[in-house]
Amino acid sequence: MGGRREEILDAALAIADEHGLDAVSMRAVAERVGVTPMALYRHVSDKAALLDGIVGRLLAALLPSDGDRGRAWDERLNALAHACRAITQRHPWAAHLLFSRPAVTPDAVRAVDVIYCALIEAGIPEREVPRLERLVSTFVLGFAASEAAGRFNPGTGDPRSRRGRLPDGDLPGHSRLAPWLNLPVDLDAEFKADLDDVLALIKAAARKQG
Amino acid sequence: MGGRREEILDAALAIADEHGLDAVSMRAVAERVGVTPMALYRHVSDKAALLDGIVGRLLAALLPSDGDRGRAWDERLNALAHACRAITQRHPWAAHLLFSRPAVTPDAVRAVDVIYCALIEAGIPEREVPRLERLVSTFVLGFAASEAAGRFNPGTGDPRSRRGRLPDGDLPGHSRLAPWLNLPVDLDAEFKADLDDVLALIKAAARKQG
DNA sequence: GCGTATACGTCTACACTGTAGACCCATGGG
DNA sequence: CCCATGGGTCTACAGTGTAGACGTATACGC
Repeated sequence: MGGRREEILDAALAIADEHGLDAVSMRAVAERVGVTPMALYRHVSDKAALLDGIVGRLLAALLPSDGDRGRAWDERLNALAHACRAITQRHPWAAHLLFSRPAVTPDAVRAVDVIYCALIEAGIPEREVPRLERLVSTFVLGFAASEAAGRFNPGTGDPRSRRGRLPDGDLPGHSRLAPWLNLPVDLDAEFKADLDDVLALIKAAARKQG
Repeated sequence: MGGRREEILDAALAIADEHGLDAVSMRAVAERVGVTPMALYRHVSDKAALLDGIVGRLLAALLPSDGDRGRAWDERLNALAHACRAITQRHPWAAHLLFSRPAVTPDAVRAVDVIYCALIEAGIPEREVPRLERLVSTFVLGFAASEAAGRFNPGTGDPRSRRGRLPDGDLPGHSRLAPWLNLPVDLDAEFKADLDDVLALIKAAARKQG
């Protein structure tokens, strides 16, 4: 009955969603499961392992794009990217975990494979496929992490992130763009536009040496 | 005499370089400065503020590309990107800090401005400049963070990151690319190639609506 | 000169963290 | 019957960030 492990991961995930990642302590998880903190260690070797477990959960949710098998390669990449962002929107605390944890669970490898196949189908020379896979996954994860951490919304969230109003004389770019700055950004549209650009990049790479 | 604050940041940075970010505790920093833990709070409001302070230090090191003022826009972007990666190579623990901390110190804003100016000079329509700035900074930071966290070198570092050798039947992409996988990646060359592709993306965006 | 305010430092204490180690008990198999 | 094994509990330890009270030395107004 390994169901206890799943129950633990459920609890950890719920706590993270409700009170943030910092609130995920062994004691908190244990209390939620209705058990003593030390009991967790019978099912999870470490706290690190516990965190690995929950990123595993999230990665599993990334895959089930099973209906997409017939679609074109660029649509499949788009779907995967949007799935990834959907996850980090639902679980903002998870973004930086996806980055730091090497995350070589079977599901993660499967996700990478989806990208590999798409790139091959796009006509990328095989030698270049791994590099471009890293490029697009880096961008998608980076976007997701930036959004989750509030890097795209300076001024929102942390109060210390109010721009220090330094003399605009030092900032030719900012003063030139003043009309467009400070108006709200539509991150949905931006992510879509960025993905379009990245897909165009891929197509260009395929043309260069196909 | 605000020199004490700098001394504290120096100590914190040294500890992080020598023993990793987790070793940066208030007590450790205090001991290195030769003072009681609580004395730090006279110069630094929080541990969070202390971390903000050291990312400020790193960002300051990002800027002094003062000799590049005459160069072409793409060379300036390249220089900035390489400077960023150089920092996270020297201080791998800092990569994810650069991501998560909104980091709206004056120096950070100045760095953004450098990118703004380069994009304007590249002929990007002003409306699109902020988006593309976020795109390139996201990619550069993402690459740096991935490299620092070992995401690009599965198998190295954490022992748990040995791929789970799951049946290759499920992984058409991997088995197709087998010859190219598992041979060492030259991340210097990869970063250069990626930047070339991103710059090409920018040039394409400039052409589309210049 | 004196008195006082302010900057800096120390000490103690508190609530928390992850987790090692010993102990306990119920279940199931020889 | 006995014992091993899986799961749970309790205690304890070293370490974390930091609030609050206390001390002291320097600088400044009178």
